[in-house]
Amino acid sequence: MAPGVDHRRTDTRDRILSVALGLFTRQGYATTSLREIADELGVTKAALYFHYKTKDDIMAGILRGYLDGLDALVGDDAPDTSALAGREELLRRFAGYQAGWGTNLTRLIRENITEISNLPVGEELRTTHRRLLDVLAGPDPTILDKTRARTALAAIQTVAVSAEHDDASEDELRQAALTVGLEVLRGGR
Amino acid sequence: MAPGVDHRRTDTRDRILSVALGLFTRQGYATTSLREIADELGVTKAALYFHYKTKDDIMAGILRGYLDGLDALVGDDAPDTSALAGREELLRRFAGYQAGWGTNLTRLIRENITEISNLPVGEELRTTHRRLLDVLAGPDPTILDKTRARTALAAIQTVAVSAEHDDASEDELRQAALTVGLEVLRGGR
DNA sequence: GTCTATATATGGATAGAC
DNA sequence: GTCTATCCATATATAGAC
Repeated sequence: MAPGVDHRRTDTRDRILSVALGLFTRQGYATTSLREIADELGVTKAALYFHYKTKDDIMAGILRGYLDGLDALVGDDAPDTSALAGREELLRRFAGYQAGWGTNLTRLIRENITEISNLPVGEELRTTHRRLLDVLAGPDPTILDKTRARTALAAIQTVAVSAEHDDASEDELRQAALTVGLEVLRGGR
Repeated sequence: MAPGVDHRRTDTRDRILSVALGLFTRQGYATTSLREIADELGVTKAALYFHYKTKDDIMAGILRGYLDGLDALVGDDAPDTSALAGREELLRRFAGYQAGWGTNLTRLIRENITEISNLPVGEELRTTHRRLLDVLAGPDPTILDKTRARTALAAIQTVAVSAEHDDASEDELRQAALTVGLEVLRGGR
């Protein structure tokens, strides 16, 4: 990077997403007003509109990066999921990926899925999530296999809730969630 | 019941809850307006206010019955959950209870938990849910035990989502969900 | 019990100055 | 890039007639 550049300069554009993520998660997307976001950021509503065209665009901006990474997870570099070991590896990667994005994002999606579904990015999310589910269920899955895949993902996501209510460290919770997720995936075997 | 009473007379009061449950689930609580509820019911907004004091009261009305039953589930008649068999039985009862209320209610709670938390009934729900979690985790639970309890409940609730996306019958899905839930509860044992 | 009409607040979004 | 001021739509809720 060139000398003389102020590295501490954090784009307002990114700070908006960060503040919005917190508020959307705590209060809900529909309930959170742009005024609240602006206030917490120390600017006015009008300033937000310079960076994002609509409120929906802010939500889309939050989900964009997460979704692209998730797409990559089930993309070409994905492990061979025809065998159980490959599916276990995919679940491990998913757990790591979720950890990287933090619990807020998991809760944001889960607790605002109705509103997200109405956005263009919501359709993408649905598609990618379904693919993840399909590969985790393995080839020619029974209803039981599909339920196990769904539950394995749910196990990983328990962290987003337990992190707030339990006294254990987030790291321990993630470890436990992955263990249970893998147990589920293996099923009766 | 006394003769001459019109048994077909379904109280508007109850029909409001039924219509509201559908709309709140499909569109989200915050996004659904009282006008939409009134329209689908064939009355005006003002009529709703004769039966319920506020919009929040409608939501509370929906949750009331569900919550009382859930309370009973973990109340005095609950099985002895100090042994695994008792906890398995409790999970079976929970699964049956959820089935009785239908998938909409599960989704309503899950996807509007942020807004529900702000209501008085939300605090009750939290408390009861926590008790359910505690008894399912068994005595002196490890982090792993707690995670298994959480995941077992999540397994049961997968039906609310899969019923919309999978092609299997709801009955088959509930059967599978219970099987997986029990597997999770048993854990490594 | 349900209606019409309205009070009142707040939301998202835009125009135009600086 | 951020501000002040404002437009406009829609929301919850109430008053009072029928």
